[in-house]
Amino acid sequence: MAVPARIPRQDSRRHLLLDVAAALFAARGYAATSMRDIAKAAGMLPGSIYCHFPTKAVLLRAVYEEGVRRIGDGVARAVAAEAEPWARLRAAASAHMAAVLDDSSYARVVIRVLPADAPEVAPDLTALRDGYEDTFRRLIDALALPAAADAGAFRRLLLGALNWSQTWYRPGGDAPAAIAGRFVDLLRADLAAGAAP
Amino acid sequence: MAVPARIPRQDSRRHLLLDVAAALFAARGYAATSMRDIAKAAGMLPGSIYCHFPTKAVLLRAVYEEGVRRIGDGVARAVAAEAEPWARLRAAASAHMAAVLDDSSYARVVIRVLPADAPEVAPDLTALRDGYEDTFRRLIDALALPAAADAGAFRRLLLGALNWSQTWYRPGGDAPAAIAGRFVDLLRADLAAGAAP
DNA sequence: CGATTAACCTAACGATCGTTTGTTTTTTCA
DNA sequence: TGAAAAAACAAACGATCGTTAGGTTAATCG
Repeated sequence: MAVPARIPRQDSRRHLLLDVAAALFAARGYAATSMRDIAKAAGMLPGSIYCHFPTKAVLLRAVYEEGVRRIGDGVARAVAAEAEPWARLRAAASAHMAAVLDDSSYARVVIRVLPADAPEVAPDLTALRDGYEDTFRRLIDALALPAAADAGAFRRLLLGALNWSQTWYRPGGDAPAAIAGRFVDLLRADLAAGAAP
Repeated sequence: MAVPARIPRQDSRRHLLLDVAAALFAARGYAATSMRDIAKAAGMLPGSIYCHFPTKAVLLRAVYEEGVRRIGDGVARAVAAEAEPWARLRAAASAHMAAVLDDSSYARVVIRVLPADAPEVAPDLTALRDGYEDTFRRLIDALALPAAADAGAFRRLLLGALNWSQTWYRPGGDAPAAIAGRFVDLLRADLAAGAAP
């Protein structure tokens, strides 16, 4: 390969922009956050954002990518510490919930902002989400569920409950990781006992 | 009481406004739907909406009220046809999911639009949601779950999974009611077998 | 039928939106 | 150090936002 082309001189402001955009998108939603809000929170003028991102939708996509990466990293780290399939799923669910409720605004944006909110990048956002969900698909396949159980329904049940927590969760009660663990436990004894009528 | 005060002469347009607002809020979200969009879809001019609703937020609240009412009615009707507690919960989950995915835009708005999206009426929207969730609280209390099971976690697990379905569901696959029934079944055998380690 | 009033239209207010253009400042690198 | 380029500022573009004021139409009721 030729020369590394070009290294950005200093991307601290770009990182700052991503941080404040993530915080605002997570708190107010995509449409309700203006470029001026983001600029003000970053201590720059609205037009300056366009030195780093060509459009608001592309900025959202960058936040989304970072959010999916952070959730995925947290889950991968938690899963690596466990060997037994149910323990791995439990660890993954706890890490997912901690990421979405505790860790960073980036992760919250992935849950709060729907792909349809930014039509220009909707396919990108959907692909990012789907790619991450494959992690859970593999974890659930490893459980060797009874044949009567629908692995797809199981995955959507668990992930839906985890993601929806953003709607009702308020800090101060049980820790997110504990709530997620309880969710997995509620699903666990169940399947060992055989399918429904 | 005195005279019935005043009866609106003809509320067909008001109903029409609610219908198109529900459809647009459900499809694009609250912030991304403008009063001009709603007016155009209803065949009137933007200013005319204010003959029926003083602000956009109050219009959203009216849609929300109707949405909660519709979901609640569907669930109540489904529950009344069953006697056994698990069958009643299953019927309720199926009716909830059908309302949210099939029946009307009103129900979809209740799931899609967060109270925080309209700060002026956020407490009202939250109260409407919470009031409806009491229905599920009672249904789950009637199950007589094992002491080790957390009824609150159970409710949030199930309702979260049902509501999040709006994110991934696409028409053409299994019917919403069937998906919801499968969710309840996944939770059912479980609890009969006792709690997790 | 005539008076009342809600429903709707017409037209626009001021604010804010995402974005652009042109210039100036700051950083990088030879 | 001096040239090149990225980053940020300054100022505004046209479009759209929620909402309002005032006039017109149409339905209601004594």
